[in-house]
Amino acid sequence: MKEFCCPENEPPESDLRPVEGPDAEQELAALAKALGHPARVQIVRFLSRRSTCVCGEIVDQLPLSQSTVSQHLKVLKEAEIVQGSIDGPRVCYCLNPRTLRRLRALISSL
Amino acid sequence: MKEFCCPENEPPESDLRPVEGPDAEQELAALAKALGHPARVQIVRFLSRRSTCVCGEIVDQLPLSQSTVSQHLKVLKEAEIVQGSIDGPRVCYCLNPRTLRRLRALISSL
DNA sequence: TAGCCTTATCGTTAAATTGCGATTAATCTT
DNA sequence: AAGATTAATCGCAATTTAACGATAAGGCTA
Repeated sequence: MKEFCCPENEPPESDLRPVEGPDAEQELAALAKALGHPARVQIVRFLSRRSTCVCGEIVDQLPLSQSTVSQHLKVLKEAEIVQGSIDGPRVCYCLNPRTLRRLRALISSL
Repeated sequence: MKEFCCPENEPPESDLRPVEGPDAEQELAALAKALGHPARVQIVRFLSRRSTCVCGEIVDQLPLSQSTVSQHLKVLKEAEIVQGSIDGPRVCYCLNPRTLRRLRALISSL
């Protein structure tokens, strides 16, 4: 199982962006919107449980068609909540810890 | 300015609900969806800055019509992120600290 | 190379969301 | 009681989202 897409053991670099102001509000709205669907929360939780690359198995976890899951993954990727890297014919997905830290910071400041 | 709708100085009661599992995922998705719009994040931030009841002024803060803002407030109320109480002809809004704590807990566990 | 496996994309349909003006409802003021 | 003020609701149009099957694209494997 390749893990090159999972920066799990890197030390967290500091994030100097402000947690308030128009940009931060826009950012929080976009992240929340991406998480605002049960299937996408389930995907994130599944990746969180594994804490490693996951290739393929995501479709099996959800009562949705492959194309629908792919769409949800696209939404999460565009929000940079999830990152995927190609591994032969498969794609490995994992969480983007930087974005999750950012999300926690934005939510905490509410 | 009445403040009976703002339980700001109450000690936080403990929340024993689990942060994982299907119910928690549903809950997080619903909360995230409610926050998944820039106008609604702006409303929450505005209420957060004030940390007290705000009667009416919310419409003035946003470049949206009164009816649209009222709709967004309804979404936030249904998600229990915001609570409103009637004060004569006005309605006082404030954040629901219990829900915000819950949201932070759910996000933190991702 | 020919098929097989995995994932993304396309096209479509149904449903939900967003935004507004107009209206209603409730309360206050005079 | 009459009018003014505030906020919710209604009705509508435009846009976006969600879901699916079908198809395409890319890389293995025999």
